[in-house]
Amino acid sequence: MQIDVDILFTWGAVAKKYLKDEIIFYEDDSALFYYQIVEGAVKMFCSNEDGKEFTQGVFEKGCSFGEPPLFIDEIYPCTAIATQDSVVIKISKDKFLTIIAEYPEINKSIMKLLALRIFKKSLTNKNIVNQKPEYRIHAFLRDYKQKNGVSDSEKLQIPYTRQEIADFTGLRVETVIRTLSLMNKCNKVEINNHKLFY
Amino acid sequence: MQIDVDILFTWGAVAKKYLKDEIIFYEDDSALFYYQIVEGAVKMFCSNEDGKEFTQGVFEKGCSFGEPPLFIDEIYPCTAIATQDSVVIKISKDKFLTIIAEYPEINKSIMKLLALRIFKKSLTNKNIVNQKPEYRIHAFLRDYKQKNGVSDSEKLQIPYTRQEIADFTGLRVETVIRTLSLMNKCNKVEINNHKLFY
DNA sequence: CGGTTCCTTGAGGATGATCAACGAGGGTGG
DNA sequence: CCACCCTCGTTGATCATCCTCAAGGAACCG
Repeated sequence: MQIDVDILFTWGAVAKKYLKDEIIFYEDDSALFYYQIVEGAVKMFCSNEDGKEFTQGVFEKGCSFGEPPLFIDEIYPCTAIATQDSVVIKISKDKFLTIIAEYPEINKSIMKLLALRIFKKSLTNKNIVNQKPEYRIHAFLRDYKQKNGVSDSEKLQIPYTRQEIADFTGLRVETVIRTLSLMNKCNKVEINNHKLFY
Repeated sequence: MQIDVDILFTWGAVAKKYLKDEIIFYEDDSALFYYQIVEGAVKMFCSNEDGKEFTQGVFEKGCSFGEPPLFIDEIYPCTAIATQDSVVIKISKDKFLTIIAEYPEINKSIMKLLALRIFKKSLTNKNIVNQKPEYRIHAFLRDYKQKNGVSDSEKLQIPYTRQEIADFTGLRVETVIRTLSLMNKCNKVEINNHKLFY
């Protein structure tokens, strides 16, 4: 949970509903609000000229997203879209910055959040540059599992489609499918009835 | 300039010399100190199993580096190496966190710094996923130019070797060379006597 | 000069992308 | 219950391109 919802509302935040597939903000928009998810899920992604999509992150209930540009007067580097019907709290940049200045605990947690994001993005960079598909997929799965606090030994079903995994790893669907098949043969993943376990 | 040097020393920081090519910390070390460069330059990079290197960032006089893991009790995702003879100020993690809590202005500037790093890394991710070499190199050059506050119209000599550009972009030297030649033909860069201008 | 580092070129091979087609499952409406 | 549609998964063939390996040339420095 990023910022206590009561505090947000006290400072004038409003909750807004977004339907599945509705855009919350576009790449290159200027950043005017702090967003925090009450219900639902949001994906941030950017697409390049040939329409290929890259998923920069997914966010769920309790998470905030799109904060960095607020601090540096920058435009959004990616688009944010609701991947389910969602409720999102918005509060203006100024109020958000004020809250951070007023509440040391919140300040600290935002700092931690940003630090974690950098850490994760460093890893992502590293994994993507290593162009081997298996390596990229492995890193993605490991990260997903860890994010959900599941120990290495337990098997976990991965709730993403092959296309989604492709968008996370910067590969193509077919490559993901073929690589997963190979990984299945080597027992690096488990595929049952098209469902993927790791 | 990140944190005022006097403040750092007041809180017990020490300056340390590193010779060119000396390692400051290794990937997977735990993060115990805040580092800020007084003189010289530092590169952060990670390498994968086949020895290929990826440069996560370069830092110069006045810059700090390796802060994110301090906030989240994480190990370093990359190795830091002095690329020239350098002088670096070190201060313990605890003292650093105390300073941040004590000086709101410093707190703010660190927050901005982290936000900027995320922003940059998002762009890097995006550019690397777009696997076309020309695109990656272009993004790298644009970023370098912008970092140095040079307007789009001015030509700037790029002080990196082809190998270094390769390490920044996750490509191979030969690919960088061939791509730069092509870009030269289309006047997207200028090559004079092996020197690169953009 | 002699050595080192960096740049350059060519040939060949590996591999991920692309294109095209089909299969499988799930939901909906008649 | 069946027919249809839509999304997702899968497979094969072909292509484009970046990597790899090998060699040589250019610049720079003591």
